[in-house]
Amino acid sequence: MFRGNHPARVDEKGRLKVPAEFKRVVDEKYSGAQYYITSLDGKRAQIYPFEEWQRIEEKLARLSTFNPTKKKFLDRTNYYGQVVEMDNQARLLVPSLLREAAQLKGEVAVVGMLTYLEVRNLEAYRKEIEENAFTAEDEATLDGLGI
Amino acid sequence: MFRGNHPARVDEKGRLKVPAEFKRVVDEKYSGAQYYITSLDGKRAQIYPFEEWQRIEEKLARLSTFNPTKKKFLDRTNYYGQVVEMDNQARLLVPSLLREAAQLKGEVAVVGMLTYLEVRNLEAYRKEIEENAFTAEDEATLDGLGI
DNA sequence: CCACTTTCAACCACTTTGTCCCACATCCTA
DNA sequence: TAGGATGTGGGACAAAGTGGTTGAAAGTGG
Repeated sequence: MFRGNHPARVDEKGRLKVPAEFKRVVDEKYSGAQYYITSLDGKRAQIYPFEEWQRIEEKLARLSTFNPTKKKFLDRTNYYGQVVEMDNQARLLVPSLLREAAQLKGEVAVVGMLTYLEVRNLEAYRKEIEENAFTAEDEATLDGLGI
Repeated sequence: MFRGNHPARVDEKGRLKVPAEFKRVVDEKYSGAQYYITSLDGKRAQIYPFEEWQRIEEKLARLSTFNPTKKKFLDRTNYYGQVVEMDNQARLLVPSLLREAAQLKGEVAVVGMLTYLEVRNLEAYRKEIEENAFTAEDEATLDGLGI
């Protein structure tokens, strides 16, 4: 499982170094070196080990082609998405459309979301945390879920 | 399977360069170098490896000649449709009717839809994504479906 | 049915891009 | 402080992408 926040850099060529900690998880948990990198909101990249992405595809496949939410989801993930491979230095190429939309150059945060990773612009992430406090309402919701 | 978005260009002659990644999939998964290129909505081109298109044809053939949806479907796909071949540079000619209707010149997005490809005007696609954000409501819908 | 025109597919050659790999820098641990 | 692990940069070369020319075929009109 991917957990926590590890700073990393996206270099001039658009390559993201996957922090060693996450690399280790990948090596022991997933077979291939393939990833699906995409974004739903255009503000953060999502990196799925390919097997995890396929799991999502399978669930989607059960929905009708004409389900509007599915269409919207696919339109968006397809726009930013690409299958990528890791090089020997544990780097992977972030598609340029996504790099621009989510402002992923230089310092970024690579965040573990249990089954996938997220890559975010550090500044934007910090701001969101500051301006978007966890409310009593949110706590109540978690409480309701027994967490 | 075709996945993700690989930007490409349609040149002055109306030739679309199929991105290398998709070319690779075609080479290993499909026998012929033939494609059926068409469009249902006139806003985006669909490119089917010929074998995939035949699969659709067979399903259609089973329907009555008088099935109104079948007629409509064929009317539309026939309007834009053509069988095309790839040249040695992995390019294929987009029929001019379709090029004009879907504004396919210059920068386009070639998008993998698993069994076929879609070609869209990049600018129009970008706008659609930007103006059509994924809402909390949409997320709730997916959540409800267990995705 | 022939001759002229136009179109288009195939090929060639050049340019650009991206991938892979090497080597160095930095950090952390022992 | 030494040595391994992690992270960074950049260059070389192969792959991908582009544009243009030519010859054959299809289309058109007389």
